[in-house]
Amino acid sequence: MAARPTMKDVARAAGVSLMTVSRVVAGETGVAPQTAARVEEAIRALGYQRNDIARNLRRKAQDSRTIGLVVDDLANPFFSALARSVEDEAYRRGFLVLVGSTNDDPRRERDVVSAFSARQVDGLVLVPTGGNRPFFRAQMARGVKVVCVDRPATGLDVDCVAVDNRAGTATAVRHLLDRGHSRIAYLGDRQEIWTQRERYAGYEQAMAAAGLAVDPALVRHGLRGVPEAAKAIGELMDAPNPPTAVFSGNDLVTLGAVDAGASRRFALVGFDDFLLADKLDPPISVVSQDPAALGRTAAQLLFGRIDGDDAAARSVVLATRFIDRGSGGDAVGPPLPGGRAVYQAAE
Amino acid sequence: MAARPTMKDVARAAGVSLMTVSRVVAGETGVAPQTAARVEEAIRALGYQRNDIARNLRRKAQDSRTIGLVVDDLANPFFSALARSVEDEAYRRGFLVLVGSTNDDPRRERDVVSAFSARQVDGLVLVPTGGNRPFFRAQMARGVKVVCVDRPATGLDVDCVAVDNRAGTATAVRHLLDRGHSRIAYLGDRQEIWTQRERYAGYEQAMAAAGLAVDPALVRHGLRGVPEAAKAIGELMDAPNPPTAVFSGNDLVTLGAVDAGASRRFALVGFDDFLLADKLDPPISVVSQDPAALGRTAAQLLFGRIDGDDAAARSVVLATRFIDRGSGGDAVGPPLPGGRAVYQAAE
DNA sequence: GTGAAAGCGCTAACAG
DNA sequence: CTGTTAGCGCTTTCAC
Repeated sequence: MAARPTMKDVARAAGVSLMTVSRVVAGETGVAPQTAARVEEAIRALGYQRNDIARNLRRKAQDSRTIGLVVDDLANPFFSALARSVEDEAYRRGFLVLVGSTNDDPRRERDVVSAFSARQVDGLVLVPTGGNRPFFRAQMARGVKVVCVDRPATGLDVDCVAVDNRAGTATAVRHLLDRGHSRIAYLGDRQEIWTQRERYAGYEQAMAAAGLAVDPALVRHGLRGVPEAAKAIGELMDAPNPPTAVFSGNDLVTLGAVDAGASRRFALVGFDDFLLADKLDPPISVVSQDPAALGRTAAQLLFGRIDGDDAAARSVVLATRFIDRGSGGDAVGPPLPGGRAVYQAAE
Repeated sequence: MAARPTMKDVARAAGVSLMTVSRVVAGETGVAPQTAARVEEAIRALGYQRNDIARNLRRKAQDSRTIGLVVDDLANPFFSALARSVEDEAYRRGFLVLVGSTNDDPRRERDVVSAFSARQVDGLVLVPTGGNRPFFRAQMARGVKVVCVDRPATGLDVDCVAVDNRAGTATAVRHLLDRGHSRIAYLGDRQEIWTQRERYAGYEQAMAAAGLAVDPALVRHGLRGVPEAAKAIGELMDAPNPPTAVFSGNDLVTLGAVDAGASRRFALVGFDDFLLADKLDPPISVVSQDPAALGRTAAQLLFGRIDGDDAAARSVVLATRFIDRGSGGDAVGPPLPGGRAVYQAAE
């Protein structure tokens, strides 16, 4: 309840001028040890703590030493791992991190970024929704540095850190093709999300390279969350001519497929690794990426920009890794060695 | 690169006084529509955005509309789910959230909270490490509201939201006892963490109630992370007189046990539910708590305090739920119905 | 070494 | 309806 004491209060208590207190608090040299001691004493007695907000208002280098981190959903393990590594990089440099989730809603994204910007953030690590391009351009014109991560903001001239979603997906689909599958379903999240478009493109590309047409009946976009994905898989599998294999476009969709797979059998490969994927029966093969590395790299780029790096926008592509755990199944033939009950094609 | 335009710039551009711009920006009534329009136009032309930091410095209600959220590890799904719900509550009220992870290190906790406080946060949602009590008392004296979540800060007179760890654990251990186990191991994280002490107390209590002595050889504390936990389990099981059942004190330890369980058989019940626990073989029984509810409740309490609620400190205890999925095994007897390979006692 | 004055960008409290 | 003055808590600049 007590009002926070100010430098003025400390100055009065120590019997010196406000300016002397400022110097002591800022750790400047040129204050007599005795005076400094008196000031320190008053600071302790009053419980004074510097107001960094007022400080930054007046300082020449008008930086707030705060960055904003805007992700789709902080509760999603992928984004929280990314967030943690951004936070670590910021902590190392004495920066603070404001966080916000967008839920992939451009309106909320705008709200959040507006508020961050009004708080004078020095920069933004952004997992962009589809919209708000002109708005971001305006922010950048005002001096806010922006780095995109996970997805680029097309049409915005900023640094971006992401993985090669297309190639990663093509590899995974090729893995299914190599095991004899030809009716391969694609299930993904909303196509408005760049990663989802890229992954679908990778799927199309791998199918085309194998001389196979994509059957539109086997493609489902717009799956938000596990239950929706599970339901979609169920419908696909219950339809007349079901797929023998499924490629899932993100971790949540994969989990939905695992859910649906308990009562049905099909080969499954998904984008994004997840905890316990190796402990399932069968263990799930995935295209894995490293969210912590994405966050770390994005933060490093951002701090470089804040420190004055004004080279042309960079695009960093991190590697994906295909992890074959066996759930790719075989379209025809006996169960996998080891006798495990694989999500295996029925025909 | 361009300096951010200020109200002064807008005033000049619109040919009005600074005060008129202030009124328009604040959305106050009592400005002639024509004048307002001229100002709006200037704002648009210059890309002006209000500096909320300068604003808060002068406003009567000296609130920054920012709270700090301090957790053990933002990358941990438990804390990230909690964080998301805190953020949602803040967003609804137009508050911003600064985040920081402590890694359970009091020094980092202090660093982070200091920096938050210097930024004039109105309040703190805190998953406290063991230390820094006097420091927090000083913060509160300065008017920073504090609410603890997941763990209380003993000796600090603040609101706290947590679950009944002791009772939840006792229930789980009783479940193992009921199924005939008597050599039940306890594996947990560092005892400096309140939840871990409580859970161990629940274990002791349930054992004592069953008239069983705790065998110190079956107790391991201080397990940080999955690999350490897996290693500890391995050692326990390879020792002369191994346990037939394991209680694990948090999600990471449970995952370590699952890892170790692939090559060994023992009953297992853990604190904290986790994704895919129901999809493992056997499905893992757990004491579950709701991190989102913890975060939401803590945030609501905090905003109540910020809004002036000065009632005595409240302690909210949320329910845990024991979810029996079968991994409790039977100390003696046939595999569980359904023929699943249960982590079952060997003897 | 120390202090007085000015001002960062904004709003409160008054005038007109 | 609009403008002037003062000042939030601090740092800059320039005196002494």
